[in-house]
Amino acid sequence: MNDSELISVLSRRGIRPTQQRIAVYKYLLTHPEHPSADTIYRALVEEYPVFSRTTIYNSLGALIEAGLVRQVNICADEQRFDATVTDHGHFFCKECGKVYDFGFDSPAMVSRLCPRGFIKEQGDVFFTGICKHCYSF
Amino acid sequence: MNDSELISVLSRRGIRPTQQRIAVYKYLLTHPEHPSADTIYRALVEEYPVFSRTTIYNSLGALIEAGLVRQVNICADEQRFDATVTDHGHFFCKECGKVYDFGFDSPAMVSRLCPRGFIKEQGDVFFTGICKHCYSF
DNA sequence: ATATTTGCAAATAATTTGCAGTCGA
DNA sequence: TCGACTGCAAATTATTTGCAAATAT
Repeated sequence: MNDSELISVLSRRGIRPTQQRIAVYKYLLTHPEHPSADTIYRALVEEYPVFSRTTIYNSLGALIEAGLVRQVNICADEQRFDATVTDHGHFFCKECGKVYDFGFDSPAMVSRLCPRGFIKEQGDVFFTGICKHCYSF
Repeated sequence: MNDSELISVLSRRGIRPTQQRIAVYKYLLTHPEHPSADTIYRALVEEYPVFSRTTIYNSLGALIEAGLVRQVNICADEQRFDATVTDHGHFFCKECGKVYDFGFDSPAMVSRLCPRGFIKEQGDVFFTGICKHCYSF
């Protein structure tokens, strides 16, 4: 996605396409490893020396409100963010600390877990354990 | 579960059954609504005037290590705790803020979602939305 | 033009840490 | 007794807030 496409995406969602929001959204799109607010901040100050932490939080808030970004409660100590908003699972490896995304063979399976009468808006499946690569050792 | 049963449960798990740990564990067992560390603290200082927040965190840590308590990433701003350690789902209602527990029709279903080659230790299914009761209005 | 957004510094809130005193086996 | 546990106060860390200056439509 190039910048003008990003601008129109944000506009269509009803939020002003400021440089900062575009930068944050672009960073999330190109870094699917679920960065924290601080990770995004550190990466973006490099590129745009004037960039504050407040703005990262503001931008993430706006993007979440617009439905373009998801907040994932993966870590106990900090929030992680994800530009993939369709239902998918997360696997957190205790060994290497990485967060892996995985799809579902049948997406309906997850919805079927939701109790009757409850209106599901967002569904998360989250595993903790040892990942494929760390287990090999 | 009475106190002497609790003492033997903690002992068998290899942690010292101190009064504070027993009180915290008992509180979690009798309050399945996933209290936060602060909620537990406020409830327990009433009963045992000398009880510090540090001890809540220490006790929770020990209980988690012993496999008797689970930490649930339900809220963005604080950790919640749960004495049910078997796999089960959580539903967070945006309207009333309550967290509902629910079982799975077939527990194997959740494990089947875990990607091949990854060793699952803990599995969480978490839904956000509107609960049965709030939806009625 | 003007309402929204940014960015700084200070505030808040959850959790952790250092350490002296206490408790449990 | 002795090492593990508690509790206080201070430290740390993620996130939020107030407000003046900058920016987008």
